[in-house]
Amino acid sequence: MAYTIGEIAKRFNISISTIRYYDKEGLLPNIKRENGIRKFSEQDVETIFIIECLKKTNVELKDIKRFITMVKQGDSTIDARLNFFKEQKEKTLNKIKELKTALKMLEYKEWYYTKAQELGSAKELEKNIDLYRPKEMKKLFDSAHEQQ
Amino acid sequence: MAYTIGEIAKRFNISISTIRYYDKEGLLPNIKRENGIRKFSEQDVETIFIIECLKKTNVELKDIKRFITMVKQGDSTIDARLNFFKEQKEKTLNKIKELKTALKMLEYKEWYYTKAQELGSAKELEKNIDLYRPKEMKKLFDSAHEQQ
DNA sequence: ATAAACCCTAAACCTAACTTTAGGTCAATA
DNA sequence: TATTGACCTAAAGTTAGGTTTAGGGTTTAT
Repeated sequence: MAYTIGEIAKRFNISISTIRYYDKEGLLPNIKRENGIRKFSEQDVETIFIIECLKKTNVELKDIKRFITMVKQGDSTIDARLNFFKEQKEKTLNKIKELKTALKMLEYKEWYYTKAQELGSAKELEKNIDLYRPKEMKKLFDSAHEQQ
Repeated sequence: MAYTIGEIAKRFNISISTIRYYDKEGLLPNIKRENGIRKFSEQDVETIFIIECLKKTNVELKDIKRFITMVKQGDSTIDARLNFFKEQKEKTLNKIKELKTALKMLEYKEWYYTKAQELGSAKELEKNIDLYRPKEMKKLFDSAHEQQ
């Protein structure tokens, strides 16, 4: 089972040129060639899967490369790889927390503009905000502003 | 109560040049000046707070600017602003889901390298992965791979 | 009165992560 | 046989979101 670059691009919904760029940057070592044409193995597919996962958690390509390089180096880097993932997990948990805080503001704004729409005026709403705003919306507003 | 650019920079933990850049890009309209020096009002602080929130949810500056411009245009844009926040809320919920999926992979890798560390070898672990891997880790691995 | 600590602008520079361009190979189809 | 469609490379171009540089103006402490 060997895949072409076009098949991989479709499967992961990334462009062919992006895959070639990753290859050039050293994120995809070991890729076999037949007459100069890349043939991706199941192992390569798993590597790309991990790259995509890490990209979603905002890891920079140079850090992804650092990890890929460690894999090639073998067992001497197991500790460092474990730390890499522990760190990445912490960062991701923090990012989720951050997004949940931002979400509070978005939900508040949704309430705000729904009410403004009802009244036909944002100024009118602003003028008597305490009159129109239920307690739980005041709380939402305040908690969105709490964290710095 | 008017703040200087330096005070704002400290409060939001962003650089002075970034604030000037936002101003230049039109994200901070209405800022008063005294002898050419910017004086930030409470309203300006709230605008910067919203910009920071939106940045955390990965909104591009040009879209933040679109919103800021709508605020200036007044009540005729209330519907559009409501839609903007509804959309942003959906995107943020999706991003949280995406991060939670990525987290499964990170947690799996943490288990994986902890075990590899124990055995002193990743190859050894790989060779008999089913022997070493508890059911719930197999599940975690599979569910991380499910979504595309 | 001079140096430190603020503030200002315009314009050049930088980095990450791609994308586009220009030119070429090879295999299959009309 | 010629054209279509996949693949290839090297190198230049692009975009977002800043940062740095160079030059200059106040105010305040020593």
